[in-house]
Amino acid sequence: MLKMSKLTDYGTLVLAQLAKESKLSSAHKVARATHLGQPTVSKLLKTLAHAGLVISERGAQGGYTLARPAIEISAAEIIDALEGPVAITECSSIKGHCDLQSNCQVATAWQKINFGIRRALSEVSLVDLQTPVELLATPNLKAYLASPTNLKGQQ
Amino acid sequence: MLKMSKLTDYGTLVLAQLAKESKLSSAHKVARATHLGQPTVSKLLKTLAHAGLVISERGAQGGYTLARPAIEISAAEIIDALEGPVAITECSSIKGHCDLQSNCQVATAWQKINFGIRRALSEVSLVDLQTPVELLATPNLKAYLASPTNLKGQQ
DNA sequence: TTCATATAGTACCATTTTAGTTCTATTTAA
DNA sequence: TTAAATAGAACTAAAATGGTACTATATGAA
Ligand code: SF4
Ligand code: SF4
Repeated sequence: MLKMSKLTDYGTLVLAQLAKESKLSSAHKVARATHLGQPTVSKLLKTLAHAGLVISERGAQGGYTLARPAIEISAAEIIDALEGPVAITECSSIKGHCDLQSNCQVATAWQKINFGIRRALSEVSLVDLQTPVELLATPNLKAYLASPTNLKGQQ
Repeated sequence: MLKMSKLTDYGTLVLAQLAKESKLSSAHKVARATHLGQPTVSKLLKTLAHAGLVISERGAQGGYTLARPAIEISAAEIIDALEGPVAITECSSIKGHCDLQSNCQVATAWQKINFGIRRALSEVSLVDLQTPVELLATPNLKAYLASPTNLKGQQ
């Protein structure tokens, strides 16, 4: 599986929709365009606003807009905002703790693989997400495995 | 998060342990070496046997051994066996279905990203995963700070 | 002023997923 | 015959997830 949560996925949809608008767009409007539920879109936009990826304007005629140009928002940042830092294993996150680590043969390798994936995702922008052309060269995870550096908590 | 399940993670530990043994190893023995619970290890080995990654021998003096050399077992296969094919979004999996897909701007991009990750994981072998514990050094903060992929504001 | 529109923040809940255990049946070496 | 071991299924508690609901607050316009 290695799946991201549905809400994170939907968050990218919401952001991609905002990227298509030049001015403020309400949650209701975004919901209609994306075919998502309005309460769900609201919840996502609140979280994204809190993370600083979108800017909100309250009151009548209020709404949301991207805080930065779409080219400057990465997939990794979106995931960070909506479900926390990429961490394929517990010990790949700086907050994570695993009792087995002192005895674990595979921890370092997974941490490096995690870094490779994280880095690849940081090089994908919101523009790339909504423009499905050639993108994302295959991450060379072997190169990361060869590195002597322990990259736990690289976020 | 983008995390794999704990059981999949543990599965790599179990396989790494088997790779260190030349002959049959019982679930109990693997559990002792990995510090995992014996019933959990048994469950994992049953699944791995079903997937064809390990071979089992029943009866007294029975146990498990890798079905192939460790170099020929990939991380992607291990994930496939224990939690199904890598699928970061619902629509990235052949079996998956998402009602939004006909209207979704980001589906194609995520599918390609999924393919890139999957492919990268298929190039990592069980041998690559087996990193000596001694390499678990203090986090190298200098390397982190010097990294061109320095990511802002994460915990 | 008053009101409709809109976000902010929190709490809640049903469902699903996950991690782990338990139990019975079967196989095999000694 | 028996102890050691896997096979397979069912079960359960806990956690995560997806979605909803509710109150409070802000703002533009009639
Ligand atoms: S230490 Fe080993 S078992 Fe624990 S989270 Fe890391 S990789 Fe998984
Ligand atoms: S179609 Fe869009 S919303 Fe549905 S799973 Fe794929 S990326 Fe996610």
